This record gives sequence, C-alpha cells and structure tokens, in this order.
Amino acid sequence: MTSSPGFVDDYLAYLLARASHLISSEFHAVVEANGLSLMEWRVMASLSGKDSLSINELASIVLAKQPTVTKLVGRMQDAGWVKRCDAAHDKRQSLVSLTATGRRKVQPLLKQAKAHEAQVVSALGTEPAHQLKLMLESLIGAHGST
Amino acid sequence: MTSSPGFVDDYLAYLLARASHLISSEFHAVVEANGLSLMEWRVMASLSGKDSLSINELASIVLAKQPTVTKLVGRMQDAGWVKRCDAAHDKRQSLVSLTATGRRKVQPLLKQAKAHEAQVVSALGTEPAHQLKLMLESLIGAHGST
DNA sequence: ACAGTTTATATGAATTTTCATGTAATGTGA
DNA sequence: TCACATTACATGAAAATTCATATAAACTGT
Repeated sequence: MTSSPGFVDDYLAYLLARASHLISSEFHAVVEANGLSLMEWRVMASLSGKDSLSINELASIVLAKQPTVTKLVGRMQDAGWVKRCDAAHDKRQSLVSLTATGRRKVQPLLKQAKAHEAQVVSALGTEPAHQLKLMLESLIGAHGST
Repeated sequence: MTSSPGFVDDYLAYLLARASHLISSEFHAVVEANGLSLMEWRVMASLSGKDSLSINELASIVLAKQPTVTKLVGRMQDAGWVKRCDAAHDKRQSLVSLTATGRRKVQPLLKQAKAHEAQVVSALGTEPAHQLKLMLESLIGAHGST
C-alpha cells in the first residue's frame, strides 16, 4: 500500500530502482531460505560461470565497492564456499573461485533463479519481457562501458 | 572492462540491478556535489512532492527498512533539512516534512534530476525510453505494489 | 635499470544498516 | 469495556559498508 511517491511518478532512475528492488526482494526470500545473503548469492552466481574472478572484477559485477567485496569474500572463505589464490601473471590480484562445497550450495539456487525469471517473464509477457531486456542492455551499453 | 558476468548475461533481475545502479551512480555525483547522500536525496525528493510522509511511507518509497529511515531522518533533522510532528489522528505516526532550509537545499537538485533524466532519455531515444518506462511500471504494478 | 606513476588489494576507524526487541497507540471481538 | 492482536515507531547491540589510507606489484619513460 501507499506507493506512488511523487518525486518519481515518471522518473526513470526511480522506476529502475523500484523494479530492481521489487524483483530482487522476491528472490531474496529464496536466497535466504538457502542460507545466503543477496550479496553472497551474487558472488557465487557470478563465480559459477567463470573459473575465477579477481576482487575488482567481482566488485564491478556485484555492484559493490572493493573493500566491501574483500571482506565479503573473506567471510565466504571462512564459510568454505570460495577459495582464493594469487594470480600467476599479476601477483597483486587475488583470484576467487568456488569450492566444491560452494558449487553444491549454489546449484539449486541457479535453478530456482531461472524458475523465478521464467515466472516474471511470463507474467510480463514473453515479447514485452524480451523488449525490456533489450532496452536495459541498451541503457547499460550506452552508459558506463563496464 | 570485464562485464558479461555469466550468471546474468540474460538475467532480468541483474539487468535491472545493473541499469539502476548505473543511472543512480551517474546522478550520485551531482547529489554529493550538493552535500547529500543518495538516501538523503531520495527522502527529500519524496517529501518535496507531498506535504508530509510517515516513517513507514518513506521507508516504502525510498526502498529502505524502517529502522534505517528512522535514523536517517533523525540525522536529517539534526541537519535542519526536515522536521517531524505527531499525526493528529494516529499518535503512533511520526510525520516527516521538509523545512524551508530543506526545500532550498533540494530545489536545485530537482532541476538537475530532470536534466539528467532528459539526457538519459534522449540518449536512449524518446520513444524507446517511453516504452521502457511503461514496462517498468507494468512490472512494478504486476508484482507487489499498491 | 631507475624513479615516478598507476593498479590491485588490504585494513582500521568511522559511519550506516540491520536484527531483535521494546513501547505505546490503535483496532477487534465478545 | 476488557483482554488480545496489530500497527507504528524507537532503540541498543551486532553486522556490514564505506572512507581514507597503506602496501606491494606492475607499468612508464628515460
């Protein structure tokens, strides 16, 4: 109840923030049911694709700052979900990757994420959802390259 | 560089989060140049429309939790930007409104926000941007809102 | 190879957010 | 009207984030 701010009835930045918050919140419940925070989920989902990612790459992907990610990864390492190793070619970098435990932990969530996505897409209509994605990608591409 | 996470190349929740973060970040610079944080800006922009809003209404609008908003508003009150009064009909509610100082503070930002919006919209194309907004509104409307 | 610069990450202190819970006002049903 | 549940907000302790800065490794031009 009680939405329709006023500073934003038609303010793109707010519509984006609200839509993002709404969709993320829905899935947040699933994430927490699996014993993860939203940020932990983002990190593990990001890592489940690649072999490993540096701290800065992770920060850029999960939309957090470097010190935040350093400490987040530290906690996840303590939990046994990720491991780190020094990069071969650049000893400054710390490469983060999933452990076997982490992979097992994130796997069901990846499926549930797809299911949630499918639900959202079908509620919106397949074609409109496709158009929405294209425009978001266009928006992202047009602005900050990275 | 280094985008295209992998867990998200086509994941709507992530595209939304990324687009939102990107657009907000751009304007964040302007907000900070005016001596406000992003959350302070959201609160003041929300209040600049209405006469006053309760703590819970504000929390819902600025996408934060109630204790966060309680303390945020407390700080903004100390800064002299907002004031509070008890609601007439429900003495539990604490109604927040802008002070004259707050209004002066937020006014230039409202204009800059419109300018930023116009820039984003024109970069995206007026008609695509309009479609994007319609779909975001549809997405927001379809899920939890009201 | 060397000084200066930039890049990648770590870290401590300060700030902010969150969780759990407390309190007071309101609503509800018998 | 009297319990009982609910709602709105506050608050203290714990957790997370952020800022400023430190450190060390790579890059740059000479």
